[in-house]
Amino acid sequence: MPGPSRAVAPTERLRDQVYRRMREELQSGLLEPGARLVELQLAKAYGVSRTPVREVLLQLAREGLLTPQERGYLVPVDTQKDVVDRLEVRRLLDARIARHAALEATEAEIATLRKTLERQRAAHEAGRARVFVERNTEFRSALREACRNALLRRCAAMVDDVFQTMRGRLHETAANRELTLVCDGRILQALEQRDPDAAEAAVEAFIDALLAHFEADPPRI
Amino acid sequence: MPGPSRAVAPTERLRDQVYRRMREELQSGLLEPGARLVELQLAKAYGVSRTPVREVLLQLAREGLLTPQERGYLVPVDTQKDVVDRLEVRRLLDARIARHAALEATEAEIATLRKTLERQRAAHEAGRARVFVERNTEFRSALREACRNALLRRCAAMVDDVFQTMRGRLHETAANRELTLVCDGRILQALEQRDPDAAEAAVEAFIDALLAHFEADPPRI
DNA sequence: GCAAGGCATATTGTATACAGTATCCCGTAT
DNA sequence: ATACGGGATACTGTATACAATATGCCTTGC
Repeated sequence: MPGPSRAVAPTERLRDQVYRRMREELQSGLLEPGARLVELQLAKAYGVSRTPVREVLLQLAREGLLTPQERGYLVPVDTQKDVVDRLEVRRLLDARIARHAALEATEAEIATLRKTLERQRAAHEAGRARVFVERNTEFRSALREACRNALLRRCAAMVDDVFQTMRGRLHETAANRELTLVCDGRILQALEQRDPDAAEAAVEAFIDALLAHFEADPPRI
Repeated sequence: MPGPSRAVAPTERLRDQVYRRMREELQSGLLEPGARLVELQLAKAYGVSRTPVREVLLQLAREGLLTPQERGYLVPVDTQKDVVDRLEVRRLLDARIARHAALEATEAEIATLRKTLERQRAAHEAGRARVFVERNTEFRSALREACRNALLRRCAAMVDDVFQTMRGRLHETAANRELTLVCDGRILQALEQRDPDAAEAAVEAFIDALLAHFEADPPRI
């Protein structure tokens, strides 16, 4: 009886490896905003041919994580307005996602969210900012999965992606991690109570808090 | 003094030509839902090598216009739920776009919208369904351009893309064209009056009408 | 010294070659 | 007849070769 899927990946595609690595490097700032990306340089750096690199660049540009140029791509430089614009879209989409999740999540999905939130809390209390961000990303991903509208999920995922770099910087400070944790707790609570209005409100309150934070203390861009 | 951009494209990239052509064929139904897409077949059909085809397939899959498989891609088959889900997202995003446009559109942009709407009307009165859809797409694109939130624009564009096939079928009947025309008129009117609430309401009313239409008369999928 | 033109170079776009792997069909054995 | 095995085939993933083009530097002329 063959399993529903192979136990181990039959060597992950180079394209996917490069994709993950570039995502990480974009997020960590190793690829600096404003930097110009050249296919052959990246290919040599990653030890692969231009082909997978090229496909990844195309994809990242399509996702808004790179800025396409006449010739090649740039790592985008975010303006203050970009930040606020993203928060506006997140407020719109994530609130709806939360509403769906409150109505549609299975008990198993809620249990997973609970567990992920617990891990987030553990990372926070251990002061491990990097791990916290990872767990938070997992939480958000799990929340999306609990929504049954595929297109909404895709849009929210796209927005989440472009937000990822910022998320790293935001959670460097313990106070911001605390804020995220409390808000995620409220969202989860709303799901547990199957209260869509509360879920939506929790997300909106969270984003509003972030907006207030950014206005009070504009991040160095 | 060199112009801001070259007058003519220095031979459009094959990738872009293939992209446009596949978009058209997906929209027109020439590439039938459920069909399996094979790189070499498409390459031969378009008279190019696998390279540009491959890149286009990757891109279309990323945009949700193709369904990625273990091996290759499928033209997606829409379910009734897909249709309703899309309308939900459009209701959310387009309403916000319209709000922005009411507040942020330049007079020139509003003038363009007026002109495009007039062309739409002309196509409708001439009974040219295909042209109507084209003009309608232009109208919607112009409306998005009047919004200054780049991420919101991108999300809305993505949703619009996956809606495109349906748009063709929807506007085959004169009654539906009439509905679209009236609603677009209301949206434009709201922009002219710089009334964001009215703009938002106009979009929502339009989508609600579409939803009611679909529930009364589920399209053959 | 500065401008214009041309050549070397860097970089992308496209085609093709090659390798690995899943898939399908057919033959054979029970 | 059916199930199993094996080999041909079809297709994708990756590398590389080749062509076209923009870019920048250097030279030369004024």
